[in-house]
Amino acid sequence: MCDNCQVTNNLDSHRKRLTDYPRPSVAVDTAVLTVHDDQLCVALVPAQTARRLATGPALQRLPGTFVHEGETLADAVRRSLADKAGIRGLSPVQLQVFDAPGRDDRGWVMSVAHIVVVPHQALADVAVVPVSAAKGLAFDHDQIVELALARLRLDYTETPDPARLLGDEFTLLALQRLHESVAGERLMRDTFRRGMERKLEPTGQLQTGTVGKPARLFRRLL
Amino acid sequence: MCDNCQVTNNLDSHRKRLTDYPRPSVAVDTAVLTVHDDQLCVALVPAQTARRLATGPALQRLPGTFVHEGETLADAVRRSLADKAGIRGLSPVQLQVFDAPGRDDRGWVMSVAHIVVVPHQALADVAVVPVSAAKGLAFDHDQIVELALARLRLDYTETPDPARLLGDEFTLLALQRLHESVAGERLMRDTFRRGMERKLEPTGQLQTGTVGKPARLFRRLL
DNA sequence: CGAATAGTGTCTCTCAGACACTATTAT
DNA sequence: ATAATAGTGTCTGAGAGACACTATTCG
Repeated sequence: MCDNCQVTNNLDSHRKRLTDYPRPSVAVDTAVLTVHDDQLCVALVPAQTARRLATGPALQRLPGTFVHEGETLADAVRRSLADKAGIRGLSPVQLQVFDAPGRDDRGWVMSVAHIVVVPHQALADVAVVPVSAAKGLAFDHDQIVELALARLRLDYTETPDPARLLGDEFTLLALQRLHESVAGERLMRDTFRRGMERKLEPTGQLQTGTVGKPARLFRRLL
Repeated sequence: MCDNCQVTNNLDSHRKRLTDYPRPSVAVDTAVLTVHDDQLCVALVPAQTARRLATGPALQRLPGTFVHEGETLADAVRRSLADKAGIRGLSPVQLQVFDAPGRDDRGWVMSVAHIVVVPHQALADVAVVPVSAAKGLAFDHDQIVELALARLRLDYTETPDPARLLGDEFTLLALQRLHESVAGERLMRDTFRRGMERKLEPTGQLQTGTVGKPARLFRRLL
Protein backbone atom coordinates (compact mmCIF):
# COMPACT_ATOMS: atom_id res chain seq x y z
CA MET A 1 0.00 0.00 0.00
CA CYS A 2 1.26 3.41 -0.97
CA ASP A 3 1.67 5.59 2.09
CA ASN A 4 0.37 8.66 0.36
CA CYS A 5 -2.94 6.91 0.41
CA GLN A 6 -2.66 5.14 3.75
CA VAL A 7 -3.73 8.31 5.41
CA THR A 8 -6.47 7.28 7.72
CA ASN A 9 -4.44 6.81 10.85
CA ASN A 10 -3.37 10.34 11.51
CA LEU A 11 -5.41 13.25 10.36
CA ASP A 12 -2.77 15.94 10.90
CA SER A 13 -0.10 14.23 8.92
CA HIS A 14 -2.63 13.63 6.20
CA ARG A 15 -3.59 17.29 6.00
CA LYS A 16 -0.05 18.02 4.98
CA ARG A 17 0.08 15.21 2.49
CA LEU A 18 -3.14 15.91 0.63
CA THR A 19 -1.34 18.49 -1.50
CA ASP A 20 1.93 16.65 -1.38
CA TYR A 21 1.53 14.09 -4.14
CA PRO A 22 0.75 14.57 -7.83
CA ARG A 23 -2.80 15.54 -8.64
CA PRO A 24 -4.51 15.56 -12.00
CA SER A 25 -5.81 18.59 -13.77
CA VAL A 26 -9.56 18.24 -14.00
CA ALA A 27 -11.40 19.67 -16.96
CA VAL A 28 -15.01 19.76 -18.03
CA ASP A 29 -15.95 19.31 -21.67
CA THR A 30 -19.51 19.85 -22.72
CA ALA A 31 -21.62 18.60 -25.57
CA VAL A 32 -23.86 21.60 -26.19
CA LEU A 33 -26.77 20.20 -28.15
CA THR A 34 -29.50 21.99 -30.00
CA VAL A 35 -31.96 21.43 -32.81
CA HIS A 36 -31.72 23.50 -35.97
CA ASP A 37 -33.62 22.89 -39.23
CA ASP A 38 -34.85 19.53 -37.92
CA GLN A 39 -31.27 18.48 -37.29
CA LEU A 40 -29.72 17.63 -33.98
CA CYS A 41 -26.55 19.73 -33.76
CA VAL A 42 -23.60 20.16 -31.46
CA ALA A 43 -21.52 23.29 -30.80
CA LEU A 44 -17.83 23.12 -31.66
CA VAL A 45 -14.93 25.47 -31.02
CA PRO A 46 -11.45 25.54 -32.54
CA ALA A 47 -8.90 23.33 -30.81
CA GLN A 48 -5.42 24.51 -30.02
CA THR A 49 -3.34 21.39 -29.73
CA ALA A 50 0.13 20.19 -30.52
CA ARG A 51 -1.29 18.10 -33.30
CA ARG A 52 -2.93 21.08 -34.92
CA LEU A 53 0.26 23.13 -34.74
CA ALA A 54 2.19 20.27 -36.29
CA THR A 55 -0.09 19.07 -39.04
CA GLY A 56 -2.01 22.15 -40.10
CA PRO A 57 -5.63 21.09 -40.52
CA ALA A 58 -7.91 22.82 -38.05
CA LEU A 59 -9.11 20.46 -35.35
CA GLN A 60 -12.33 21.11 -33.55
CA ARG A 61 -13.36 20.30 -30.04
CA LEU A 62 -16.17 20.65 -27.54
CA PRO A 63 -16.07 23.76 -25.37
CA GLY A 64 -14.43 23.13 -22.03
CA THR A 65 -12.30 24.53 -19.29
CA PHE A 66 -10.28 23.52 -16.27
CA VAL A 67 -12.10 23.40 -12.99
CA HIS A 68 -11.21 26.11 -10.51
CA GLU A 69 -10.86 25.67 -6.81
CA GLY A 70 -14.07 26.21 -4.86
CA GLU A 71 -16.14 25.61 -7.97
CA THR A 72 -18.36 22.67 -8.78
CA LEU A 73 -18.13 20.86 -12.11
CA ALA A 74 -21.50 22.28 -13.12
CA ASP A 75 -20.24 25.79 -12.30
CA ALA A 76 -17.19 25.21 -14.47
CA VAL A 77 -19.45 24.16 -17.33
CA ARG A 78 -21.58 27.27 -16.89
CA ARG A 79 -18.50 29.50 -16.73
CA SER A 80 -16.97 28.01 -19.87
CA LEU A 81 -20.18 28.44 -21.83
CA ALA A 82 -20.86 31.92 -20.53
CA ASP A 83 -17.34 32.92 -21.55
CA LYS A 84 -17.46 31.36 -24.99
CA ALA A 85 -21.07 31.85 -25.98
CA GLY A 86 -22.74 34.13 -23.48
CA ILE A 87 -25.22 31.42 -22.55
CA ARG A 88 -26.69 31.44 -19.09
CA GLY A 89 -29.24 29.63 -16.98
CA LEU A 90 -28.06 26.14 -17.90
CA SER A 91 -28.44 22.86 -16.08
CA PRO A 92 -25.47 20.74 -17.11
CA VAL A 93 -25.84 17.01 -16.69
CA GLN A 94 -22.78 14.97 -15.88
CA LEU A 95 -22.01 12.08 -18.20
CA GLN A 96 -18.72 10.37 -17.43
CA VAL A 97 -15.10 10.87 -16.56
CA PHE A 98 -12.56 10.29 -19.31
CA ASP A 99 -9.33 9.33 -17.66
CA ALA A 100 -7.21 7.43 -20.16
CA PRO A 101 -3.56 8.24 -19.48
CA GLY A 102 -2.22 10.04 -22.50
CA ARG A 103 -5.59 11.29 -23.69
CA ASP A 104 -4.17 14.81 -23.44
CA ASP A 105 -0.59 15.33 -24.57
CA ARG A 106 -0.19 18.31 -22.25
CA GLY A 107 -0.06 16.07 -19.22
CA TRP A 108 -2.26 14.34 -16.69
CA VAL A 109 -5.74 15.62 -17.44
CA MET A 110 -9.06 14.05 -16.61
CA SER A 111 -12.12 15.34 -18.33
CA VAL A 112 -15.62 15.16 -16.94
CA ALA A 113 -17.98 15.10 -19.90
CA HIS A 114 -21.24 17.01 -19.62
CA ILE A 115 -24.31 17.55 -21.70
CA VAL A 116 -26.33 20.72 -22.05
CA VAL A 117 -29.32 21.38 -24.29
CA VAL A 118 -30.20 24.90 -25.43
CA PRO A 119 -32.49 26.51 -28.00
CA HIS A 120 -30.71 27.31 -31.24
CA GLN A 121 -31.14 31.07 -30.86
CA ALA A 122 -28.91 30.99 -27.78
CA LEU A 123 -26.00 29.77 -29.91
CA ALA A 124 -25.73 32.68 -32.31
CA ASP A 125 -22.02 33.20 -31.75
CA VAL A 126 -20.94 29.58 -31.89
CA ALA A 127 -20.30 27.20 -34.77
CA VAL A 128 -22.90 24.47 -34.76
CA VAL A 129 -22.77 21.33 -36.88
CA PRO A 130 -25.15 18.36 -37.23
CA VAL A 131 -24.10 15.57 -34.94
CA SER A 132 -23.62 13.30 -37.93
CA ALA A 133 -20.88 15.66 -39.12
CA ALA A 134 -19.15 15.98 -35.75
CA LYS A 135 -16.41 13.42 -36.33
CA GLY A 136 -12.66 13.60 -35.92
CA LEU A 137 -12.78 15.95 -32.96
CA ALA A 138 -9.82 16.57 -30.68
CA PHE A 139 -9.07 14.39 -27.66
CA ASP A 140 -11.83 11.85 -27.00
CA HIS A 141 -14.56 14.29 -27.89
CA ASP A 142 -16.04 11.99 -30.53
CA GLN A 143 -16.84 9.58 -27.72
CA ILE A 144 -18.38 12.35 -25.64
CA VAL A 145 -20.68 13.29 -28.51
CA GLU A 146 -21.68 9.64 -28.85
CA LEU A 147 -22.48 9.40 -25.18
CA ALA A 148 -24.38 12.67 -25.14
CA LEU A 149 -26.42 11.57 -28.11
CA ALA A 150 -27.33 8.27 -26.51
CA ARG A 151 -28.31 9.99 -23.28
CA LEU A 152 -30.41 12.67 -24.95
CA ARG A 153 -32.21 10.12 -27.11
CA LEU A 154 -32.97 7.98 -24.10
CA ASP A 155 -34.39 10.96 -22.25
CA TYR A 156 -36.55 11.94 -25.22
CA THR A 157 -38.02 8.47 -25.59
CA GLU A 158 -39.47 8.66 -22.11
CA THR A 159 -40.43 12.28 -21.62
CA PRO A 160 -42.00 15.01 -23.75
CA ASP A 161 -39.23 17.50 -24.52
CA PRO A 162 -37.36 17.11 -21.24
CA ALA A 163 -34.91 19.85 -22.23
CA ARG A 164 -37.82 22.29 -22.69
CA LEU A 165 -36.66 23.38 -26.12
CA LEU A 166 -40.29 24.13 -27.02
CA GLY A 167 -41.17 26.28 -24.02
CA ASP A 168 -44.20 25.54 -21.90
CA GLU A 169 -46.93 25.15 -24.53
CA PHE A 170 -46.79 23.40 -27.87
CA THR A 171 -48.78 21.30 -30.29
CA LEU A 172 -48.38 17.57 -30.65
CA LEU A 173 -47.04 18.05 -34.18
CA ALA A 174 -44.31 20.43 -33.01
CA LEU A 175 -43.44 17.98 -30.27
CA GLN A 176 -43.27 15.09 -32.70
CA ARG A 177 -41.06 17.02 -35.12
CA LEU A 178 -38.69 17.83 -32.28
CA HIS A 179 -38.56 14.26 -31.06
CA GLU A 180 -37.93 13.08 -34.59
CA SER A 181 -35.03 15.50 -34.92
CA VAL A 182 -33.55 14.21 -31.69
CA ALA A 183 -34.08 10.58 -32.60
CA GLY A 184 -32.78 11.10 -36.13
CA GLU A 185 -35.69 9.10 -37.57
CA ARG A 186 -39.39 9.38 -38.27
CA LEU A 187 -41.74 8.30 -35.51
CA MET A 188 -45.17 6.80 -35.92
CA ARG A 189 -47.91 9.32 -35.38
CA ASP A 190 -50.33 7.02 -33.58
CA THR A 191 -47.88 5.58 -31.14
CA PHE A 192 -46.29 8.94 -30.49
CA ARG A 193 -49.61 10.63 -29.75
CA ARG A 194 -50.83 7.83 -27.52
CA GLY A 195 -47.58 7.73 -25.61
CA MET A 196 -47.20 11.45 -25.13
CA GLU A 197 -50.79 12.50 -24.54
CA ARG A 198 -50.70 10.68 -21.20
CA LYS A 199 -47.88 12.91 -20.07
CA LEU A 200 -49.49 16.14 -21.24
CA GLU A 201 -52.58 18.15 -20.46
CA PRO A 202 -54.41 20.38 -22.95
CA THR A 203 -54.33 24.09 -22.14
CA GLY A 204 -57.76 24.53 -23.74
CA GLN A 205 -56.31 26.90 -26.31
CA LEU A 206 -55.84 26.32 -30.01
CA GLN A 207 -53.00 27.22 -32.29
CA THR A 208 -53.93 29.86 -34.88
CA GLY A 209 -52.59 31.00 -38.24
CA THR A 210 -51.65 27.57 -39.59
CA VAL A 211 -52.89 25.49 -42.45
CA GLY A 212 -55.25 22.71 -41.54
CA LYS A 213 -57.42 22.09 -38.53
CA PRO A 214 -56.14 24.15 -35.60
CA ALA A 215 -54.20 22.00 -33.15
CA ARG A 216 -54.71 22.03 -29.41
CA LEU A 217 -51.91 23.39 -27.29
CA PHE A 218 -50.55 21.13 -24.58
CA ARG A 219 -48.60 21.62 -21.40
CA ARG A 220 -46.34 19.12 -19.60
CA LEU A 221 -47.89 17.26 -16.69
CA LEU A 222 -46.30 17.56 -13.26
CA MET B 1 9.12 12.90 -11.91
CA CYS B 2 8.65 16.37 -13.28
CA ASP B 3 5.47 16.81 -15.24
CA ASN B 4 6.24 20.48 -15.83
CA CYS B 5 8.81 19.46 -18.43
CA GLN B 6 6.53 17.37 -20.53
CA VAL B 7 3.90 20.06 -20.35
CA THR B 8 5.88 23.07 -21.50
CA ASN B 9 7.03 21.47 -24.73
CA ASN B 10 3.61 21.28 -26.21
CA LEU B 11 1.83 24.35 -24.96
CA ASP B 12 1.25 27.64 -26.66
CA SER B 13 3.39 30.23 -24.98
CA HIS B 14 0.48 32.47 -24.09
CA ARG B 15 -1.27 29.70 -22.22
CA LYS B 16 -0.87 28.97 -18.61
CA ARG B 17 0.87 25.74 -17.84
CA LEU B 18 -1.26 22.94 -16.46
CA THR B 19 0.57 22.98 -13.16
CA ASP B 20 -0.11 26.65 -12.63
CA TYR B 21 -3.71 25.88 -11.75
CA PRO B 22 -4.73 24.61 -8.36
CA ARG B 23 -5.69 21.00 -8.85
CA PRO B 24 -8.08 18.84 -6.85
CA SER B 25 -7.24 15.57 -5.23
CA VAL B 26 -9.18 12.86 -7.04
CA ALA B 27 -10.35 9.82 -5.15
CA VAL B 28 -12.29 6.73 -6.10
CA ASP B 29 -14.88 5.28 -3.75
CA THR B 30 -16.42 1.96 -4.54
CA ALA B 31 -19.70 0.33 -3.66
CA VAL B 32 -18.66 -3.32 -3.45
CA LEU B 33 -21.90 -5.24 -3.74
CA THR B 34 -22.58 -8.89 -3.12
CA VAL B 35 -25.45 -11.19 -2.25
CA HIS B 36 -25.40 -13.09 1.02
CA ASP B 37 -28.30 -15.05 2.52
CA ASP B 38 -30.68 -13.68 -0.12
CA GLN B 39 -29.72 -10.15 0.89
CA LEU B 40 -28.01 -7.58 -1.24
CA CYS B 41 -25.06 -6.34 0.78
CA VAL B 42 -22.37 -3.71 0.56
CA ALA B 43 -18.82 -3.80 1.94
CA LEU B 44 -17.89 -1.15 4.50
CA VAL B 45 -14.63 -0.16 6.12
CA PRO B 46 -13.98 2.01 9.16
CA ALA B 47 -13.72 5.74 8.49
CA GLN B 48 -11.27 8.03 10.22
CA THR B 49 -12.63 11.55 9.98
CA ALA B 50 -12.52 14.72 11.97
CA ARG B 51 -16.11 14.14 12.90
CA ARG B 52 -15.36 10.74 14.27
CA LEU B 53 -12.47 12.05 16.33
CA ALA B 54 -14.73 14.75 17.72
CA THR B 55 -17.87 12.83 18.48
CA GLY B 56 -16.72 9.34 19.14
CA PRO B 57 -19.14 6.99 17.34
CA ALA B 58 -17.48 4.88 14.70
CA LEU B 59 -18.33 6.04 11.19
CA GLN B 60 -18.19 3.70 8.27
CA ARG B 61 -17.39 4.37 4.64
CA LEU B 62 -16.95 2.71 1.29
CA PRO B 63 -13.45 1.56 0.45
CA GLY B 64 -11.54 4.07 -1.61
CA THR B 65 -8.20 5.63 -2.38
CA PHE B 66 -6.63 8.57 -4.08
CA VAL B 67 -5.76 8.17 -7.73
CA HIS B 68 -2.08 7.96 -8.61
CA GLU B 69 -0.43 9.50 -11.61
CA GLY B 70 -0.31 7.23 -14.65
CA GLU B 71 -3.17 5.18 -13.28
CA THR B 72 -6.72 5.00 -14.55
CA LEU B 73 -9.67 5.33 -12.22
CA ALA B 74 -10.48 1.65 -12.72
CA ASP B 75 -6.90 0.78 -11.76
CA ALA B 76 -7.21 2.83 -8.61
CA VAL B 77 -10.38 0.96 -7.71
CA ARG B 78 -8.65 -2.38 -8.29
CA ARG B 79 -5.64 -1.30 -6.24
CA SER B 80 -7.75 -0.13 -3.31
CA LEU B 81 -9.73 -3.36 -3.25
CA ALA B 82 -6.73 -5.59 -3.72
CA ASP B 83 -5.05 -3.83 -0.80
CA LYS B 84 -8.05 -3.91 1.51
CA ALA B 85 -9.64 -7.21 0.63
CA GLY B 86 -7.31 -9.12 -1.63
CA ILE B 87 -9.89 -9.15 -4.39
CA ARG B 88 -8.69 -9.34 -7.97
CA GLY B 89 -10.01 -9.62 -11.49
CA LEU B 90 -12.63 -6.92 -11.09
CA SER B 91 -14.35 -4.77 -13.68
CA PRO B 92 -15.29 -1.56 -11.91
CA VAL B 93 -18.07 0.49 -13.48
CA GLN B 94 -17.95 4.22 -13.15
CA LEU B 95 -21.01 5.86 -11.66
CA GLN B 96 -20.60 9.59 -11.09
CA VAL B 97 -18.31 12.29 -9.79
CA PHE B 98 -19.13 13.80 -6.44
CA ASP B 99 -17.72 17.28 -6.38
CA ALA B 100 -19.59 19.32 -3.80
CA PRO B 101 -17.14 21.81 -2.29
CA GLY B 102 -16.77 20.96 1.36
CA ARG B 103 -17.78 17.31 0.95
CA ASP B 104 -14.40 16.42 2.44
CA ASP B 105 -13.12 18.52 5.31
CA ARG B 106 -9.54 17.70 4.45
CA GLY B 107 -9.59 19.92 1.38
CA TRP B 108 -10.52 19.99 -2.27
CA VAL B 109 -11.33 16.36 -3.02
CA MET B 110 -13.46 15.00 -5.80
CA SER B 111 -14.61 11.43 -5.60
CA VAL B 112 -15.47 9.26 -8.58
CA ALA B 113 -17.98 6.71 -7.39
CA HIS B 114 -17.71 3.18 -8.75
CA ILE B 115 -19.60 -0.05 -8.46
CA VAL B 116 -18.18 -3.55 -8.32
CA VAL B 117 -20.03 -6.82 -7.83
CA VAL B 118 -18.32 -9.87 -6.37
CA PRO B 119 -19.33 -13.26 -4.99
CA HIS B 120 -19.68 -13.26 -1.23
CA GLN B 121 -16.82 -15.71 -0.70
CA ALA B 122 -14.41 -13.11 -2.09
CA LEU B 123 -15.25 -10.77 0.78
CA ALA B 124 -14.18 -12.95 3.67
CA ASP B 125 -12.00 -10.26 5.25
CA VAL B 126 -14.38 -7.35 4.90
CA ALA B 127 -17.38 -6.26 6.89
CA VAL B 128 -20.51 -6.63 4.80
CA VAL B 129 -23.93 -5.27 5.70
CA PRO B 130 -27.31 -5.43 3.96
CA VAL B 131 -27.82 -2.34 1.83
CA SER B 132 -30.90 -1.46 3.86
CA ALA B 133 -28.63 -1.09 6.90
CA ALA B 134 -25.95 0.95 5.13
CA LYS B 135 -27.09 4.38 6.30
CA GLY B 136 -25.23 7.24 7.93
CA LEU B 137 -21.96 6.56 6.13
CA ALA B 138 -19.13 9.07 5.95
CA PHE B 139 -18.91 11.75 3.27
CA ASP B 140 -21.60 11.34 0.62
CA HIS B 141 -21.31 7.57 0.63
CA ASP B 142 -25.01 7.09 1.37
CA GLN B 143 -25.72 8.67 -1.99
CA ILE B 144 -23.17 6.43 -3.70
CA VAL B 145 -24.85 3.35 -2.28
CA GLU B 146 -28.21 4.65 -3.53
CA LEU B 147 -26.82 5.18 -7.00
CA ALA B 148 -25.08 1.83 -7.09
CA LEU B 149 -28.27 0.12 -6.02
CA ALA B 150 -30.31 1.78 -8.73
CA ARG B 151 -27.74 0.91 -11.35
CA LEU B 152 -27.41 -2.72 -10.32
CA ARG B 153 -31.17 -3.17 -10.18
CA LEU B 154 -31.54 -1.67 -13.64
CA ASP B 155 -28.89 -4.01 -15.03
CA TYR B 156 -30.54 -7.03 -13.45
CA THR B 157 -33.95 -6.21 -14.89
CA GLU B 158 -32.58 -6.49 -18.41
CA THR B 159 -29.97 -9.23 -18.26
CA PRO B 160 -29.64 -12.62 -16.53
CA ASP B 161 -27.04 -12.17 -13.78
CA PRO B 162 -24.89 -9.62 -15.61
CA ALA B 163 -22.35 -9.62 -12.78
CA ARG B 164 -21.92 -13.40 -13.19
CA LEU B 165 -22.40 -14.10 -9.51
CA LEU B 166 -23.76 -17.55 -10.41
CA GLY B 167 -20.93 -18.66 -12.67
CA ASP B 168 -21.61 -19.98 -16.15
CA GLU B 169 -24.35 -22.53 -15.51
CA PHE B 170 -27.35 -22.29 -13.23
CA THR B 171 -30.99 -23.25 -12.90
CA LEU B 172 -33.83 -20.84 -13.47
CA LEU B 173 -34.76 -21.05 -9.81
CA ALA B 174 -31.27 -20.05 -8.67
CA LEU B 175 -31.36 -17.21 -11.16
CA GLN B 176 -34.73 -16.03 -9.93
CA ARG B 177 -33.65 -16.16 -6.28
CA LEU B 178 -30.60 -14.05 -7.14
CA HIS B 179 -32.62 -11.51 -9.09
CA GLU B 180 -35.09 -11.31 -6.22
CA SER B 181 -32.27 -10.63 -3.79
CA VAL B 182 -30.98 -7.85 -6.01
CA ALA B 183 -34.41 -6.36 -6.58
CA GLY B 184 -35.33 -6.64 -2.93
CA GLU B 185 -38.72 -8.08 -3.81
CA ARG B 186 -40.40 -11.24 -5.06
CA LEU B 187 -40.70 -11.64 -8.81
CA MET B 188 -43.43 -13.45 -10.69
CA ARG B 189 -42.35 -16.90 -11.79
CA ASP B 190 -44.11 -16.90 -15.16
CA THR B 191 -42.93 -13.51 -16.30
CA PHE B 192 -39.44 -14.10 -15.03
CA ARG B 193 -39.11 -17.43 -16.86
CA ARG B 194 -40.50 -16.12 -20.10
CA GLY B 195 -38.31 -13.06 -20.02
CA MET B 196 -35.10 -14.85 -19.10
CA GLU B 197 -35.43 -18.03 -21.12
CA ARG B 198 -35.01 -15.99 -24.32
CA LYS B 199 -31.63 -14.84 -23.11
CA LEU B 200 -30.46 -18.30 -22.06
CA GLU B 201 -29.76 -21.62 -23.67
CA PRO B 202 -30.12 -25.02 -21.97
CA THR B 203 -26.87 -26.91 -21.52
CA GLY B 204 -28.72 -30.21 -21.86
CA GLN B 205 -27.72 -31.19 -18.35
CA LEU B 206 -29.90 -31.50 -15.28
CA GLN B 207 -29.27 -30.47 -11.72
CA THR B 208 -28.99 -33.45 -9.35
CA GLY B 209 -29.34 -34.03 -5.64
CA THR B 210 -32.24 -31.67 -5.05
CA VAL B 211 -35.81 -32.15 -3.97
CA GLY B 212 -38.37 -32.10 -6.74
CA LYS B 213 -38.14 -32.54 -10.45
CA PRO B 214 -34.56 -31.98 -11.56
CA ALA B 215 -34.11 -28.55 -13.15
CA ARG B 216 -32.35 -27.95 -16.43
CA LEU B 217 -29.11 -26.05 -16.31
CA PHE B 218 -28.86 -22.93 -18.46
CA ARG B 219 -26.05 -20.88 -19.89
CA ARG B 220 -26.10 -17.20 -20.92
CA LEU B 221 -26.59 -16.52 -24.62
CA LEU B 222 -23.91 -14.57 -26.51
C1' DC C 1 -47.69 -41.86 -0.49
C1' DG C 2 -46.98 -36.34 0.12
C1' DA C 3 -44.01 -32.41 -0.40
C1' DA C 4 -41.47 -29.83 -3.37
C1' DT C 5 -39.95 -28.13 -7.55
C1' DA C 6 -39.97 -28.06 -12.97
C1' DG C 7 -42.21 -27.26 -17.00
C1' DT C 8 -46.33 -26.30 -20.09
C1' DG C 9 -50.90 -24.49 -21.43
C1' DT C 10 -54.15 -20.94 -21.72
C1' DC C 11 -57.09 -16.97 -20.68
C1' DT C 12 -57.35 -12.00 -20.30
C1' DC C 13 -55.76 -7.29 -20.63
C1' DT C 14 -52.84 -3.84 -22.32
C1' DC C 15 -50.52 -1.72 -25.72
C1' DA C 16 -47.86 -1.03 -30.10
C1' DG C 17 -48.36 -1.00 -34.96
C1' DA C 18 -51.19 -0.12 -38.71
C1' DC C 19 -54.87 1.66 -41.31
C1' DA C 20 -59.07 4.24 -42.11
C1' DC C 21 -62.16 7.68 -41.47
C1' DT C 22 -64.06 12.27 -40.03
C1' DA C 23 -63.26 17.33 -38.76
C1' DT C 24 -61.59 21.94 -39.50
C1' DT C 25 -58.83 25.28 -41.35
C1' DA C 26 -56.14 28.18 -45.31
C1' DT C 27 -55.73 29.17 -50.06
C1' DA D 1 -62.97 22.66 -54.09
C1' DT D 2 -58.42 21.11 -52.61
C1' DA D 3 -54.57 20.58 -49.72
C1' DA D 4 -53.14 20.04 -45.26
C1' DT D 5 -53.31 19.00 -40.70
C1' DA D 6 -56.05 17.38 -36.25
C1' DG D 7 -58.39 14.06 -33.96
C1' DT D 8 -60.90 9.52 -33.37
C1' DG D 9 -62.07 4.58 -34.16
C1' DT D 10 -60.80 -0.07 -34.78
C1' DC D 11 -58.39 -4.34 -36.03
C1' DT D 12 -54.43 -7.32 -35.11
C1' DG D 13 -50.55 -9.40 -32.91
C1' DA D 14 -47.14 -9.53 -29.12
C1' DG D 15 -46.42 -9.80 -24.58
C1' DA D 16 -47.37 -9.30 -19.34
C1' DG D 17 -49.99 -10.96 -15.54
C1' DA D 18 -52.39 -14.59 -13.57
C1' DC D 19 -53.94 -19.16 -12.80
C1' DA D 20 -54.11 -24.11 -13.55
C1' DC D 21 -52.44 -28.33 -14.71
C1' DT D 22 -49.03 -32.10 -15.50
C1' DA D 23 -44.24 -34.16 -14.65
C1' DT D 24 -40.53 -35.81 -11.88
C1' DT D 25 -37.87 -36.35 -8.00
C1' DC D 26 -36.84 -37.01 -2.71
C1' DG D 27 -37.94 -38.76 1.74
